[in-house]
Amino acid sequence: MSVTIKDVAKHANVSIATVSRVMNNVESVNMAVRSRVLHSMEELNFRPNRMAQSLKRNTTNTIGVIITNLNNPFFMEITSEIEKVVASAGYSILITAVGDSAKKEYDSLTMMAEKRVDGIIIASSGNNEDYLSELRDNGIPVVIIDRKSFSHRFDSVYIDKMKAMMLINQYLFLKGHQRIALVTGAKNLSTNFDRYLGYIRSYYNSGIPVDENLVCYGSFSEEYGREALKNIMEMENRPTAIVSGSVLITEGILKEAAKAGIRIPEDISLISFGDIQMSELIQPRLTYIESKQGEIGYRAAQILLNKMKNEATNIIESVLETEIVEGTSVADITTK
Amino acid sequence: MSVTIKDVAKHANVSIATVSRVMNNVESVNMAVRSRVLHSMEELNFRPNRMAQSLKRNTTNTIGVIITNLNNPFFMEITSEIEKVVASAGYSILITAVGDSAKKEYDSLTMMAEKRVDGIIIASSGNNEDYLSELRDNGIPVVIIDRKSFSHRFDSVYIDKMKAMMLINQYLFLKGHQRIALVTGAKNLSTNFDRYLGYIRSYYNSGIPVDENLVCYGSFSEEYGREALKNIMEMENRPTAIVSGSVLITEGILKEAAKAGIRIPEDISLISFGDIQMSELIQPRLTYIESKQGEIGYRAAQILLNKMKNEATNIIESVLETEIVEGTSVADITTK
DNA sequence: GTGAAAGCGCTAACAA
DNA sequence: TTGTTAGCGCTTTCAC
Repeated sequence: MSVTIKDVAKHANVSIATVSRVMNNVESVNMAVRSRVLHSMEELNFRPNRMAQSLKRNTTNTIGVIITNLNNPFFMEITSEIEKVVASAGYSILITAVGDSAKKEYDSLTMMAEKRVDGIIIASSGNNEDYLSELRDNGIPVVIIDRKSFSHRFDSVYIDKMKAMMLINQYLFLKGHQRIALVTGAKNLSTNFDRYLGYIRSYYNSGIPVDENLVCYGSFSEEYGREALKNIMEMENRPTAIVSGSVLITEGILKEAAKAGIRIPEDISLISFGDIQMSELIQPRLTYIESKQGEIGYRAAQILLNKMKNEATNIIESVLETEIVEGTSVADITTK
Repeated sequence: MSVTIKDVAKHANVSIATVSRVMNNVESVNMAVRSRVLHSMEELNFRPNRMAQSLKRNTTNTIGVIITNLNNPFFMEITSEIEKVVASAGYSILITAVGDSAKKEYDSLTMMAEKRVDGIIIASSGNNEDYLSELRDNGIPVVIIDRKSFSHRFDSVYIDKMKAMMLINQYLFLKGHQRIALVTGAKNLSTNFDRYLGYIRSYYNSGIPVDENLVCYGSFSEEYGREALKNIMEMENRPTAIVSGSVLITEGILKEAAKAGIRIPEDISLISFGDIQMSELIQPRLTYIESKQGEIGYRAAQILLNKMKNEATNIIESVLETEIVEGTSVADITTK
């Protein structure tokens, strides 16, 4: 089919070992021979077969990235950052988007294991931790992003959602809000459980009575944001503020509000995990807590590169600090 | 290292050929034997080595995707769509972002050729067409997206930028605009040359005098959009409308306008190739011509899958039709 | 129905 | 410095 070192060897009148040596810039190959071989490669248009090389070397120079959705600015930015970092280290990336299907995630992991990726960066459900741990034990470094793992300890980089949620609620309490709705993704995602914990805990700490019915689980999507806002506006004893667990949800809420003539923050306040796209052009200016996509991607890639290089055995949990960025989407309703 | 068919064979007391047969669901393997082998695989936690398989089969079940920038909604959506389509056909995707570096693009192509991807989808500079053509001749199907190729004929899917540009100018002429600035990306991108051609041609057709100084080349970025707007506002004999060649540029223009207090469309009109993010929340409502990311990705993936399956030899150029979607960012300045 | 064996394109001892 | 050779893990004839 395509040209191999054998062809090159014949053409240059050397052994395949020599060809291999020059293509790997190895040690002592006679200068004249080397240039003869290089010339033959050129002439024959030789392209090394990395599959064969990988088979021998047991390394593929590719890393796997598993996210839920490429069509989400948060993951897109993470991915973009990962790509930049690993590309400059000579790795390419194999990417899959698995939605919120644990099955797809599992299959993706299997595929990557079978294709023998050198490492995996994964943001996702948390439903395949045993499998992930098994893969790691089999020698594939794994970095988890965007959430911490409970059942096992993994290298990971994320924002402490519980802490962030507490910061948010404290902020809202200060502004006079007591009935606060939390609108977030699937209940079985650990990251949403963390938000829930932070929610409960901040109420507990402040002594304000909590109403767990105000915690709404759905999915990280615009549609759910729209739907949730509708539901909330129809509640009797309606909350005065909404905390959105994701940018997509926030965008849905804002769009629905615009459509339905609901004023933010006059009718209801809004604060979000992560800033929306084009926010500087949108009224009200969103109040949000930073989500740090860029840094998550960057660090995850760095950690993975290190693991793949050394056999560094200590586990790194990189927990990023975040702050609230004040806009105008939260009303101050203290009665003063 | 990891467990191989050899280990499984030993464990199940069969030959490696038999193991291979059961893992490939091949023909006639005695039921009892088959289940014994399956059991051994399970027990030993066997994971087929796809590198080895690929080496034999000369196919990798992975396709390469080369784009300029993952951090661009346009390409992100294309990629997302491609991923969905090919994933369901059993392929995984190897992705690289090459910015506007022809060199990086070349290296990316080389990497993909060496890793023996089964096909390539590429959106990019147009500076490596000879190389692309060579790869195709070597048996790697190639689909070009977002632009047509001049030097060679490739399978491709794109919007006819010249035609789109003509539609836009005609629309603007109707609204009374005669001095129209075109703000777009790098001059050496064929897609920008096409815009230029459409620009010129629409003027020619209508008999309105053209001023080529109003064609501004830069890069597909927010920064350039901001900069271009500043420059334009300082022109003597300022144009009455701006055509933006990319969503990122449009976003830059809008942000700069907001910052500098330039009103659109009162001070200057704006029309764009592609809609911005969150447009339904932004005033003025942008007037744009559809850019059809989703469909581009979808079709490109379909075409590639077909090429990889059959040896279908005819070349498909899929040129998508687009329309202008009217918002409120273009003023009617006819004097009636 | 099953096994032996050659070979995919490369690497890495080991010899020379 | 260079060549010979034995694999890496799999597929696939060809016998039996």
